[in-house]
Amino acid sequence: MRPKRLDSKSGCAVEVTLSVIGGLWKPVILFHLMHEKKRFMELTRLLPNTTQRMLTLQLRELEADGIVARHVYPQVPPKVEYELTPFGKTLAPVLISLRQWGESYQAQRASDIAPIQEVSKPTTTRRRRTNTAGHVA
Amino acid sequence: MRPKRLDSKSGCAVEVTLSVIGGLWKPVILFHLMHEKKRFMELTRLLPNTTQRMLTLQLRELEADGIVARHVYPQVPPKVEYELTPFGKTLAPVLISLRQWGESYQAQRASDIAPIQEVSKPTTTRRRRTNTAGHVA
DNA sequence: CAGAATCCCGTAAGATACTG
DNA sequence: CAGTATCTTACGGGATTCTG
Repeated sequence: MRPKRLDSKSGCAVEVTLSVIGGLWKPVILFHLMHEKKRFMELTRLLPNTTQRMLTLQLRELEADGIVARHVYPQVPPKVEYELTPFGKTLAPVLISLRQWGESYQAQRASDIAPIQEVSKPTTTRRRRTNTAGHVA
Repeated sequence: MRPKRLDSKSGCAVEVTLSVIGGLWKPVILFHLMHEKKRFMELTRLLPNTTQRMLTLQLRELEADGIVARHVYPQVPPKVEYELTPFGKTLAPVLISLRQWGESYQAQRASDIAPIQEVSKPTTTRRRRTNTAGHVA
């Protein structure tokens, strides 16, 4: 998805937003943090298909983007909590918008008897986003 | 980006939308097609930093997702036009939402004197999304 | 003009092990 | 518990060439 790294050229600020929320696990992370703060281990459980590494990386990016705040409690055992910043919370309507369209897309997909599948068939086998291997959550 | 391939698990339809519009060039393509239909060569000119290959691939995916329609005029030289389907046009508010937040993000970024940069410094050198190499449009 | 076919490469991301 | 460190692999994407 990923969306890869984008910059703000092409005169379209859409890409900027996508570069922030478009990470592979970020939508899900944000989705969970939207409701309440979570600590690291909770997130790993909420995203069983990712690795700690990925989770850390994505959280660090979100932190660097000013979306989430990271609170370290100097305890033993350590405790770290992540929560949305006020600015991060301004993403809510965007996420909701995305979510709604996603649902309408699913409805649309469910209703048609897959007539669109065979349009202008390519030579390479068309992989729909029905993933088999579970590298995705 | 990319966004990569996502499926609809994790109970979050946001990913579905991102899997549709999250392609590396899709936002820009959609942005241009939002206004009017374009033919292939026009799009290559509008996206100077991509290749025909990428453009074709992205367009094919959008087509398979029912977002764009592909009209082939059996002429010589050939002529192919792409336009949004009615369903594709329902993406407009989503794109606008994304665009607006992207702008507010840029404003936010511009206003702070980069104090967020050094939070919880990692060992690996933090690469911000300030791309140097121009594989991005 | 609108692609398809090939070749090639960098990096995102998975798996695993280790640590304060 | 909350991460790093390291290795490895897959595949997204670039460049180039060929064709109806």
